[in-house]
Parts: sequence; C-alpha cells; structure tokens
Amino acid sequence: MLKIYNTLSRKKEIFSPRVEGKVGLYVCGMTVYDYCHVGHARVMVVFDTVARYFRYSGYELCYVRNITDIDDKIIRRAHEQGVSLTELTERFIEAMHEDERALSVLPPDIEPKATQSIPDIIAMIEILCAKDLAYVGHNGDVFYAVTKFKNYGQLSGKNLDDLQAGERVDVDLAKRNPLDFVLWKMAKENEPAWPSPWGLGRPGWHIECSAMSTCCLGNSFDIHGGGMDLQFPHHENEIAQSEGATGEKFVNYWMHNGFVRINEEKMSKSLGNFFTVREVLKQYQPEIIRFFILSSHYRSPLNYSDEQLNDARLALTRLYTALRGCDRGNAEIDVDYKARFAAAMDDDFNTPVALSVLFDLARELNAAKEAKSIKVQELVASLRFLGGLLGIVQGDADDFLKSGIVNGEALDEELIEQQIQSRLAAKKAKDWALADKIRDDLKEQGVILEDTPNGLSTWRRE
RNA sequence: GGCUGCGUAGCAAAAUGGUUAUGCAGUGGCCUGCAAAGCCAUCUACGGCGGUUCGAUUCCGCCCGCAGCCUCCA
Repeated sequence: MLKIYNTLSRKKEIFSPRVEGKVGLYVCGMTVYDYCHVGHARVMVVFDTVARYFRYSGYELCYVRNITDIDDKIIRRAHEQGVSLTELTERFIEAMHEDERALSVLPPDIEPKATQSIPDIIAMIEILCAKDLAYVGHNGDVFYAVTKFKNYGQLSGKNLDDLQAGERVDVDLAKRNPLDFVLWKMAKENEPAWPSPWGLGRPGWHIECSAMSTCCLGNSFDIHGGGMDLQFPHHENEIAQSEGATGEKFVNYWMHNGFVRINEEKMSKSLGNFFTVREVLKQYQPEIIRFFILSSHYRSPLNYSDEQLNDARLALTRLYTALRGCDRGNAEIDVDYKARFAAAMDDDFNTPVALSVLFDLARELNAAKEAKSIKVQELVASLRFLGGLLGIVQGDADDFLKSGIVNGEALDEELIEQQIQSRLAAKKAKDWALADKIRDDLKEQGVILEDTPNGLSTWRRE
C-alpha cells in the first residue's frame, strides 16, 4: 500500500487515486533561460523515479511537466544575448532534454509550454474576473484578489495577517493588497505579447500552471509536485486560481522535494552557487549523479560535494562489480527482494532504503558467485530489474567500471591491455618484482588490476 | 518577527517505543605469490535538559544549533 507525504496535511497518507488504477501527476518544470543545475536535476530524477514506480505498481499514469517559456528573466536574457525569445528558449529546452537523457530521465507524457497555452490561460483569467476574484489594477495589469479566496495559505501554513506583517517587498501601488499577484501583465515596448480582453500582454507566472495542469489532467487531479521553494507563493497561488475558477478541489496530494545544498546553503540561481548538470557530467558519469540524488530521501536536503559524488561512484562500483561477468538469463525475480524493495518505495518513495535492498542483493550475489550457486542468475536478474525501477545499473558492468573520467587524462585501453600481458608474462616467470611494478605503475595512473582465478587479469578505473 | 523542517556513529544516509539498516572508511580473519575484488566477523550513534512509559534515538515539552519559506528561484 503506497503512502505519500502530503504537504497539505503534513502527514504521510495512504495514496488513493481519484479514479481506480489511474494517476494524474503534474510537476512544475523549468523556466528555460539557462542550463539545468543540479537542483533541477533533482526534481527531474525524483519525479521520474516516482513515475517509474507508479507504472511498475500497475497504475495508468499521465505525467505532465510544463515548460515556462515566457517570463521576465527569459525576456531579459534574450535581450542581453540579442536573440529572439524562441531562439533562446528552444536552445535551453534542447539542452534540458539532453541533460534528461543523460540522467536516464524518461520524458513526461505531456510537456506543455506556456506560450502554447495562452487561450486556456486567458479563459481562466476571464472566469476569475467574472467571479470577482480578479480585478484590473490602475496600470492595466490583472491581479488576483487574495483576500477573496477563503483558504489562502492552507498549503504553506501561512495566514494573510502573518504574511502582511512580514511583508518585505516594494508595494506595487496598482494592487489593492500587496499580496495580490499578477495574472496578466501588460506589455511594455518591445516585449513579446498576446492579445487579450485586457490588451496586449503576457501571462503571470502562476496562472500558466493552473491552466496547463487543469487542461491536461482535469479540474481535479491526484498529485502535484515541485521543489520546496514553490510551495509558497507559487503553489498556494495555483490553488487559489484553480479552485477559484473551477470551484472544485484542485489537487489531492502535494509533493515537494528538498533542496540541493552547497556548504549547508541552498543551491540557487540567485545565490550563484550552482553547478550545471553539464558541468558535473564532465567529471562524473551521469549514473553517478542519478545515484547521488536517489541516495537521500527526496524530502531531505541533499548536500552537493565532491566527497558525496565520490561516495556515489564507489557505491555504484560495488553494484557493478557484483554484476560483472554475469548474465541474467531468463531467471525470475526473487520475490523476497522484490517485496522488500516495494515496501521501501511504498513508504513515501524511500529510495535510500530501496538502494539498501540492492546492496543486500549484491552481497548475496557475490557470495553466490563464489559458491557457484544456481541462484546467481536469479540474483542478477533481480538486481538488474529492481535497479531499473530506479533508473540505475542498466549498463554494461565493464563499461561503467572501465570508464572512470575522474581525472580527465584517461590511460588508453590498448596500452593497459599491453601492460597486463607484460605482467602476466612476468607472473609466469615468477618475476614478482616486475609484476608488482607494472601493477603499481598502472595504479598510479588510476587503473586497478584484479587477478582472476583463471590466471588472467581484469581491470577497472579507480 | 511569523510559518515549516532538520540535528543519528569518522563521513554519507534510513528505519524504529525494547531486536542487523545500507554505502564509504577502520579493525581482525578467509582467499591471493603479494595485492585488488569478494566473503565472514567486528569497533565507532542517536544535540542538551526534563516529562510520559516497565522501557525512548523513536512520543510530549523546553532549550541550543542548522536550514528553508515569507521576494524571482526546483
């Protein structure tokens, strides 16, 4: 039985879909004006893992993740770079898809763009105006009147009085209440704009998600996810907009993932302390990043450091070492491991525990290999299968073990093979000093030799 | 200031009212020409103070420390 921590209730709740066997999942995606950083990677990997697990559990899933391709920052960046809006956004959408593929993130079922949802957005704003939940300010912008929505603040546990007390942003005089937020923004000169009943302009940030999610998944759907920082005000505003417009319960379960941190501080664009996915990929294999992300629970903070990435690499090395030279055949999946794995994932997607099951499997597999037990294939099949649910250990073991890219200058494989042959000859001649020297020299260059029982040697990169 | 959440062994990271997490590192053993890998065994814990309880790392309260949101942010 799957349990999900619901931000709305701040409790783990038994997941019960609106429609038996079906799940609608909406996740707030990227604003595409720059490359994805590790924080974005976390959202992608976390919800990809959630999506994979829903499908494995037999649900018919519709996974929607939007792209914000119109926004102040995008406009500014396009101006700075002297390119058109779409030139900029298309470039970063492609870059995002590249990063996703690298991280084994499967594409969502629907990936709506804000600029392609303008009619839906306008229609929703019109309803909000008609219901007197929105108004046109002095400057022509359309605002949502926060005080008119009775449950405002329920998701983030805030109330309007507290929010006003803590108000620390410049008051926009066009608003009736400083907490009101913009639904439609009038265009300034040279800004991309769409016609609307209120004039040429563009949508505010929050309304696009309300429009796209309800259009793709219905007025009511099961799960809405995103980073912790979106809880307030973004998701709070989405609820106000959607429920205000439709009169129906917007979302049943809200899932928020924790931040990636650097030195105990949130990784973010504004702090400038971020690493892009493509930067990190120069130093670590993509699977290492994915493992690193899954090694902590999705709601916990995740500290980014070379030490942590190296730990992830060593951990994956252990799993691949167990799989090395093994074939899964047509073996069945071990039911006990499968049950333990499912129990972990059913508990609010507890990937650290799910991973620990994989390590227990690896240990038994190693022992089975040594004992030449008939269980080997079953254990291999199980490790591959359960790893696959997390999007890891699907590659060839030797490919992973031999392709360390830690120090850039990788020693040529042919050269390594030559050295190994020389060493085998030295071993045959019982010239241990020479054999050891060759091995030590290779070790210096990050190549570790491992002699096998059949008198040969295999190798891997450190 | 208001509202969240967190504080676990050398590091990372889970669960749990009484019993093994797991990975890396350490120690002892097996294996090996010696290693590496692997296997077996093993040492390091639950921020502080009170309370509830037969029993608390786990529940409650207070304190200390850290992070996040309250402004664009995944």
